Amino acid sequence: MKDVKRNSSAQTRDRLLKAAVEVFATAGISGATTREIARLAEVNELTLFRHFQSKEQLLKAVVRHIMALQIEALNNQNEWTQDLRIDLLYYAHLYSNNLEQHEALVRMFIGEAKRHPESALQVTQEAVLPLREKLIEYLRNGVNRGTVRSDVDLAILTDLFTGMLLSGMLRQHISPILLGYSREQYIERCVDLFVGGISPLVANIEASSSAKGYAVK
Amino acid sequence: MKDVKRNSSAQTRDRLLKAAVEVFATAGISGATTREIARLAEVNELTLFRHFQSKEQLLKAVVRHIMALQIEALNNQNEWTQDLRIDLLYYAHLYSNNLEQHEALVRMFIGEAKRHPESALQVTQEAVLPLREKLIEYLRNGVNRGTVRSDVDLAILTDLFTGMLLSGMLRQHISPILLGYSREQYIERCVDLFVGGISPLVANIEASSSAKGYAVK
DNA sequence: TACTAATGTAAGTAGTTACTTACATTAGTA
DNA sequence: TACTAATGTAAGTAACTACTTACATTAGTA
Repeated sequence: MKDVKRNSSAQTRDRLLKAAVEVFATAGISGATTREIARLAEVNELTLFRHFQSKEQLLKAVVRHIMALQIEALNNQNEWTQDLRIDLLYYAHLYSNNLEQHEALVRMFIGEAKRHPESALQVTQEAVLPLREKLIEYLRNGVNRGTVRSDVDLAILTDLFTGMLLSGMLRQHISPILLGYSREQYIERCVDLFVGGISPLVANIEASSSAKGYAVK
Repeated sequence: MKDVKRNSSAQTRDRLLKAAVEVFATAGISGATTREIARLAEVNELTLFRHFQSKEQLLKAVVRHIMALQIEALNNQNEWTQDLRIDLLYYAHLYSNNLEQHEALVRMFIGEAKRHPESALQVTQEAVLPLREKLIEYLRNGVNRGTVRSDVDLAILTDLFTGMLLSGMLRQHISPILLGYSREQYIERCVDLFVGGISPLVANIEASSSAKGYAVK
């Protein structure tokens, strides 16, 4: 059959995609060149155009590719302990690590979201919203169980939470000395603030003041 | 004297800077062309190179230029009412409006911060850190007056707060329908969460439960 | 052995880019 | 009037860009 040849074709396609991710991430969309991508993939530039008809289509394929990886990573996900602080801390680390791992790409998409709205929409719908839905669901569960306030919009809350983590990552190019704290401290304080802000107030006092010794003035 | 001529020179320089801001913001750094900038400034491309020796130097001048404007806007700033919620809501609106006004530039700098570290550092030191210091100072004052918890790092808190606002702006290219809330709701919930998380707990109960009717389970 | 799918080589096209050189024009100034 | 600073015009350079055409090579397959 032609399986072996098809397989080799798929391999070069994969190498091209991997290289494209790298180049797009480090050079930006308009800065990335097909020459450089082909060079990095160790294939002829012509082969690039035979696999993807144009740079634009290559970009689309790249987005699909990393989204597929992302979704895969999403699916072997965590079980919750139902302890709000522990669960959110775990989620925060998972989320932050994910962001840092794809920092260059995240930066690129933020920078070019307005210039490439289709790609941005693709990323949003395939990566941002599904992950968001998971956290919303968890919080909704918390509302039912009485560990989360019932008077707040869970979508906003989720976005506030992940927003703190995202901007934390974006700020990391600034030296910790200039910032005055470490990455770990930031994440912990983020969870603290969030838990403190969404817990029903009575439970809040009990949990926080006993467990973490908050000063009650 | 030559003042008139110098003045005209300064005017074209200014037109070039304004045009450059526009083009850099909409096309990105590598996407921006000297041709387009000159065209938009309605001067000859050669004039651009006579004022700024290269595209790189033009970019530096652009950064300095917008930072100067930013700092100016910073200086005619607000008086605080010393009511935490009111003050922070005011600050949040001010900050968000500022971000939205310069959305394209903010996106560009986030996207290219790693590729142009000097420019990024310049932006950080001249725009981000000074504004941050103002809020830290306010919160420190709150700690002394007993309206803000004393056991939390104010630098982290400030960055968490502005981080929520920044990411809120970045998410605005997603339609409000997809998100499920409005810009205004987001800002208000942001302040709510923050105030709830940083207030001393007793004061928190009094203020929030009476003023906003939070359900206490 | 004859065929075929995937890749490579080489050369080139047409457009764009940052930046330059040589010379002309305009408008204030001494 | 003679001078000068700022800008303009025109033409061009050298490098790079996405993308193409025509032909050759390799390695599995029937």
